[in-house]
Amino acid sequence: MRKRVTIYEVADAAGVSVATVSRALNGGRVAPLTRARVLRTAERLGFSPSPAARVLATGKSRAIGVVIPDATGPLYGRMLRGIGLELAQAGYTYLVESSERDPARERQVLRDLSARDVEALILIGSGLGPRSLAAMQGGLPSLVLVEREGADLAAPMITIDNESAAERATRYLIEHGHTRIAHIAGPRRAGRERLAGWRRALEAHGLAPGPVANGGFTEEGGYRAAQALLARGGFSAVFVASDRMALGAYRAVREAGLRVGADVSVVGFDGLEFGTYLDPPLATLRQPAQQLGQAAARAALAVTRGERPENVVLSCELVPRASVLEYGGGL
Amino acid sequence: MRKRVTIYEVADAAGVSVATVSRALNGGRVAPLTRARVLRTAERLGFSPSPAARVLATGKSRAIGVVIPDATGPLYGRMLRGIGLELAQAGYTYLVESSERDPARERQVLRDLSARDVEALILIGSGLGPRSLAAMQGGLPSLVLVEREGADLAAPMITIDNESAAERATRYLIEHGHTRIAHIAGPRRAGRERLAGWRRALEAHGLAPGPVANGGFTEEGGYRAAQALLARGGFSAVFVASDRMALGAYRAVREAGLRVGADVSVVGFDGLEFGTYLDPPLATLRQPAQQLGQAAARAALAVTRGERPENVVLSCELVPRASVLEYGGGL
DNA sequence: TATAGACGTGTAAACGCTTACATCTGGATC
DNA sequence: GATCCAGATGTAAGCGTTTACACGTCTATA
Repeated sequence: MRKRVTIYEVADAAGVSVATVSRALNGGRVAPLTRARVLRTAERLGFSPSPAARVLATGKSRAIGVVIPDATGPLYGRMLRGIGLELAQAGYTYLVESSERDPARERQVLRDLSARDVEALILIGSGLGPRSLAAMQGGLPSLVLVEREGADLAAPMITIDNESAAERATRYLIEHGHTRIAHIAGPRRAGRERLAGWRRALEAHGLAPGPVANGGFTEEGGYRAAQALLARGGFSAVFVASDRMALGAYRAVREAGLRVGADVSVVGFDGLEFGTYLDPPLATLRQPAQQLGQAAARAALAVTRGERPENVVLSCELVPRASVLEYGGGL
Repeated sequence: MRKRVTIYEVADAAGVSVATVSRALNGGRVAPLTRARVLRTAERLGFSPSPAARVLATGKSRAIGVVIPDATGPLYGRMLRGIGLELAQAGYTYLVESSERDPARERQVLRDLSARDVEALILIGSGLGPRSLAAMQGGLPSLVLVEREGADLAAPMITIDNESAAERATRYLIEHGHTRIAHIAGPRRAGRERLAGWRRALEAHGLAPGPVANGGFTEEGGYRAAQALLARGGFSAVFVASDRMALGAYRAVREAGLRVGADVSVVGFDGLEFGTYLDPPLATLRQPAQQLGQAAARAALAVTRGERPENVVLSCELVPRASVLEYGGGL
């Protein structure tokens, strides 16, 4: 372990007191010449202040905790990048922990993180419900919620505009001549809002809602839901509430002897990479993952300053692809 | 900010001195009854020791720094999970930073991380070369290198057995009757070793090496390399040194009016998720990402204990898929 | 019965910063 | 020329732990 250069050695070498060194380093009032000399000395000695000592003295750890549901989720990497970039600018870092979608583990992770001197906690995606959170909240640092339920938690929420995005997706299908549009839905708030957007688009165009099936946001669920819908028929396009479910739907369509695009148009949600490689490539709504992260980080920083930041709602971008074709009178 | 319960309050409440509380908490010698009373009191008051104070007093931060090349890379999430799981068991956490494949930024990130009291640094994937690292090493905590060059750096290295894996991949093609096998190669150590494995497999079966083209580990590079190979011809199968390049190769094959599998068998490397969704699904060698992470974490922990851990070499698993078919006399 | 450990506990000094307060200097003001 | 005040610097008290050392108290041994 490399030996630490302390502020005392810098003070000695520069011929001033430690207080002056500290002030020179942190922008306190110091005579310009003294400051220059101190900085030069610090540089020469390779001084870098001990974060631990600083935390102890100031009570500010300059660290934010982040909880994600799943370390391998493709969107979380982008969110973390957004968080990291934004925090770095303010001289903050973050600690990530993954709940692996296990409530017990999430509780553990929350406790763990708050025992580690983080100034705020960013909670991403689904996990413990608002009630469990509220119960723990006393022992936790301030929260920032990203795409997560928690209306009455008095915590800033960063979300995407699921309803508008879903409406846009559905409108995209309508613009391609489809009038009978089914929906494969997902659970929780995100699922409900996407369903609402689908419905709103149809109403706005005077169309009757097509059949709906629930897919639980999993590939297998999407497969089953699509099978159920195909068995009933009565639609030429389907808006699927997640790309992962759309994957299952592709399989069901193929197994039914039909072709995605030509026979059934499909639009997904999330904008995951694999959609590009499907045959045909999957039209979808891209989540602004990195921006979500940035917004969350900004909110977290505001919270540490004692502010009460606004909620943020970001919108998704439509990615048109060949899984949606002009309605040709099939089905 | 929640008020801290300090060790003094616990000591008072339990009627002992702070030294005893500390010992009771950390497994020093304390009378069993006293220990029980202290623990109960601590629990009741919701005491949790200040990490900063602890770090300051002990000089151990219980944190490891991790540098990855790219926050959104699909393998890194898995590695981080492995690292996190392993470290958590030892009561450690980690700080991640991404270099975004920019040398200047990587230097910055290294400095930043080492200024943050990490006890060791795990460097994942390509980045600063051994010489630049060696130059900085004086100012850095001990390193652990994962899939990265750095022979003479006196740091434990965690790698995969690229050569054996590449040999396995090539053998897989040979087992399917292919005798003229091309290679799309990548740069750096990983690229060289995979090339060597390909060559070794061919030699072992008395086959002449087919044509080789370089793809730079990018999709576009893979595309170009495949185009070049197809222009020359003379092979019925190709071992591509990364899935990402294989993606480009697929495109080139398709544009040449051929079919992957039927006309040209392809096997990739890495085991990325999207390979499943290609048409046909891409046979590949799966990297043991999570295990790499675990091994790296174990090595890092050993290093903090002053040990000098062994290098670790992990092997990849062949994932057979339909991009490789029995040689049928085509091409 | 004296005595050497062994064991349990307490006292106080670090660890490396920040910062309130005190001190000193040198004009500016009357 | 005395008085103030502002600006620069120093002194020292925390921040919340760990831990070396000192100090009893017992029990086992001679």
